[in-house]
Amino acid sequence: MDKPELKEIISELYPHMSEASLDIFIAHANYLRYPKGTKIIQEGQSHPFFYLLVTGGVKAYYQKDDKEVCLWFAFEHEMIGTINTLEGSSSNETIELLEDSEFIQFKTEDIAQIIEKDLDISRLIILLSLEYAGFLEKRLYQLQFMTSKERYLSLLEAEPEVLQKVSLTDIASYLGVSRETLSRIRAQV
Amino acid sequence: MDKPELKEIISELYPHMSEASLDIFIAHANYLRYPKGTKIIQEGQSHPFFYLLVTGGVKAYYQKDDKEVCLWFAFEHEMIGTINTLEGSSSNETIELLEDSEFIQFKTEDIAQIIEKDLDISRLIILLSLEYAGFLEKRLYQLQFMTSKERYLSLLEAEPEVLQKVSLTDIASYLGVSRETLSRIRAQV
DNA sequence: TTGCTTTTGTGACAAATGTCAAATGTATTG
DNA sequence: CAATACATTTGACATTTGTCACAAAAGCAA
Repeated sequence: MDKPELKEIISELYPHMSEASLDIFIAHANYLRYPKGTKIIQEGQSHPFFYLLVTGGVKAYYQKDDKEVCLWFAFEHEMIGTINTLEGSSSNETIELLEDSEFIQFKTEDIAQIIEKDLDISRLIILLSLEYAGFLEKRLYQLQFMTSKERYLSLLEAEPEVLQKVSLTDIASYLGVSRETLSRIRAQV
Repeated sequence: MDKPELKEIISELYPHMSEASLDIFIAHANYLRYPKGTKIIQEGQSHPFFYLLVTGGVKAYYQKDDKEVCLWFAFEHEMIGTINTLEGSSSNETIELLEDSEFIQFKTEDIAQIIEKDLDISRLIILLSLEYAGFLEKRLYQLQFMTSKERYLSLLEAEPEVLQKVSLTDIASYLGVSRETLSRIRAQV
């Protein structure tokens, strides 16, 4: 993947950015490619990077004993990372590739310095943070308010492609129910 | 409440801000005071403001039929608002005063313009967004991962003062259980 | 294909939680 | 203080969900 192509992807995702800001941003980017199963961020590790997922897919989860609880999934052209890594402390989630994937990696520290100087990029970071907070608010609402069946139907309607790309085991933990319960919900529908 | 006092509160909360940025910020602030029970943001309304809660307390909740589900509580010297109002669209939560409270109100639009010009304030907004996202991540983790008893104990340990300030009915909905279940959990402890 | 592993689905039962109704406790107001 | 409203607790029972065990289906490598 060469830099012009990367520029296109980013400016498509965030159209308000100026050419100059895009250039600054891209100057700090690295292209990476990893196979399915790779863990790009490990629970408990400090990891001062965040990523633009170019192709492929990932899942983020907490681990406890031998169980995983999925927090989110991401696919082509999504920005990923964890709040904690943005703040510099260690992550409490693991991010693992669902399939072979390509990334653009940014060093958090570089970006922090850029924020100091470039308003355009500040706006992008604000946009991303608010987008992420909006996503979390929605998830929280679903977990507190909806029954497990409603949550499943809601996922099915809002992001049917996720059902094709992610195992039911992972989706069950994402929805906050056991595999078996999800299986029974699906049998009803 | 006069402006010098407000300046102190903000600079205590966000020590990195320069005098100049504080002044800009405060120039756009309004002092308000409302009685217990007032709803400063109503579900479904567009509400282009956010607030610094100076004294008192509030709860934020979704409403469905005749039930409320609490999302968060806030008290003295906390910043409050909703993502949706920051983005300009209508809110889907209600914010109601738990007691007589004093606020500093900021107009979202003003602040959006300030962000364009003042990097210091951009950083503050980024800080606030990340802080809020961190809070939501923690809540999500608790709801997906912990039993209701663990969630109650976690609240008791992390924010025991909330138990004094908020009704058990509201705390139950915040924890995602019925009043009765919370009552039984408390009987065990 | 065969054999092996992983994923998904089902049944039976136990545990947790919700719901409804009633009792008790606590504030508030005249 | 009494009277009333509101908040909390408790009991009985229905419903949901989790857990364990195992069966069926799908994916994968030799």
